[in-house]
Amino acid sequence: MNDFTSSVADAKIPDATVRRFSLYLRYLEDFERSGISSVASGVLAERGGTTAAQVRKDLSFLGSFGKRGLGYSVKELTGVLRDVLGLDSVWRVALLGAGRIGTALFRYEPFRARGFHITTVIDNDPGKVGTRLGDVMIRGEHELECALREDRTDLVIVAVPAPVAQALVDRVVAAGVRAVLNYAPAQLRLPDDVALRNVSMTVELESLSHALTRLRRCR
Amino acid sequence: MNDFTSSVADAKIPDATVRRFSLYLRYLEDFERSGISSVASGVLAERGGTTAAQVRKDLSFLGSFGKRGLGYSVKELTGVLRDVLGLDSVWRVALLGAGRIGTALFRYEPFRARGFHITTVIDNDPGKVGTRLGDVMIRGEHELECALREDRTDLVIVAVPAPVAQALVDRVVAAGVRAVLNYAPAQLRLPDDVALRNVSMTVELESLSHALTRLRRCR
DNA sequence: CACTGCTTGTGAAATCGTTCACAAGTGGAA
DNA sequence: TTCCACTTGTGAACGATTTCACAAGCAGTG
Repeated sequence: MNDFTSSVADAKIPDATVRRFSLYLRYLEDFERSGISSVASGVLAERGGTTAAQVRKDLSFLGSFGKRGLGYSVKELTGVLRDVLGLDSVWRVALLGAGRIGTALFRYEPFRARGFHITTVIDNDPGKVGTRLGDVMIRGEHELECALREDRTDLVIVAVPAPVAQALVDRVVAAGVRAVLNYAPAQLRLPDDVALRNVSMTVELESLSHALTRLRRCR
Repeated sequence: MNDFTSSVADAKIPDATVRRFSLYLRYLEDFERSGISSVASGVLAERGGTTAAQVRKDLSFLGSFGKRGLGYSVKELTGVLRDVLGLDSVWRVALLGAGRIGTALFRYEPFRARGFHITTVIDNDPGKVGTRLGDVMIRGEHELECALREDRTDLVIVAVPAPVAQALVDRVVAAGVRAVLNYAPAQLRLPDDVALRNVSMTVELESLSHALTRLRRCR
């Protein structure tokens, strides 16, 4: 762990920790903008809704470069987190589905700001194919493989209806893409060496609804 | 646990389990449509990407009403899950922010189908106030409390820029709302008796980016 | 230097969630 | 009835994550 050769840890980092890294980074960027140069675990914890011990444990996966008595250098920590999250590369993203969700995702600026460039948009509606979404031409489903290769796509965002999703993703994987962000309400099956994250619009809402119901019943 | 008085468990159910309930319910509704009347844990597991033991353990939080040798009644299980997830009530939802994300969420049909009715839309852009989003009139920020009360809002979806979010949510909580679904990239502070779920568009993407980086470095 | 106040890094303990393994229940067939 | 194939429900083992507790390190002061 006390690896001084490079900034990035090689060991497996728990998923929960990686997700918190995203949050920490957000706060650190705020701090950087405010001109704060150093930050203690307790401060980050308060901002992120966890505990100081949690923050320190998380950061310890990256090596130990905090200064005892002082905290962490905002600048250094920002750099390390960007590095470990892979935010220094530009990732080439293909968006499958230019419906409501797809369009909203396409227009969501923070993606681009973080280095995720949507260079391909695919939709199977003939009325949409050939039109533009922002600066990207919408291409038909049959051009999928071709488009992925041409644009050297790293990552695919799935925003098509559930029934179509699996078939499309199979083709995407066959074309060599190794990361999928799935917004379709379907459980996708993929090989182990492909990274998958599911985002379900309804799951969070329903978990809230469950919490509300419990609150109601208690009083 | 072996509570035969009613269908709903009173004990605290792990959050991870509740989220899986949403998924199980989705699959069960598929099965129901296909006319399948009974389902074994293994089948649900395969569909949902977990294990049979996990499914049974999850469902055991709701009591035990599977039939050994047969599995679970699709109809009964659907009912129990809908009940525990609170999907039999209609929830009155207010949407804060009618920007890109807000609009996409408003138009997302599965919400309505699940009993989440967006009855209030608030935005502080004077150009939007007074116009309609679907069948709902967009109201100004100053009308917030008034609107929440009039519409007897149960739940609020926050889709405003991060800097505004906390102040708005404070008012929402003061007005008596007990559940918040937050799409703003900000960590909200709320009292303990208010349920909060954060959805971050970038966190999942960044966790994928991390995974991709790791994959890259390994070969 | 010694002392003080503050903060990290980290083993160890505690907590939480998942998987295992198997007794017990079910329906159907003989 | 007995046997068989199947499946649930659940204690116990396991594994992962979070929290605790504290030694060790740093900067500033006298």
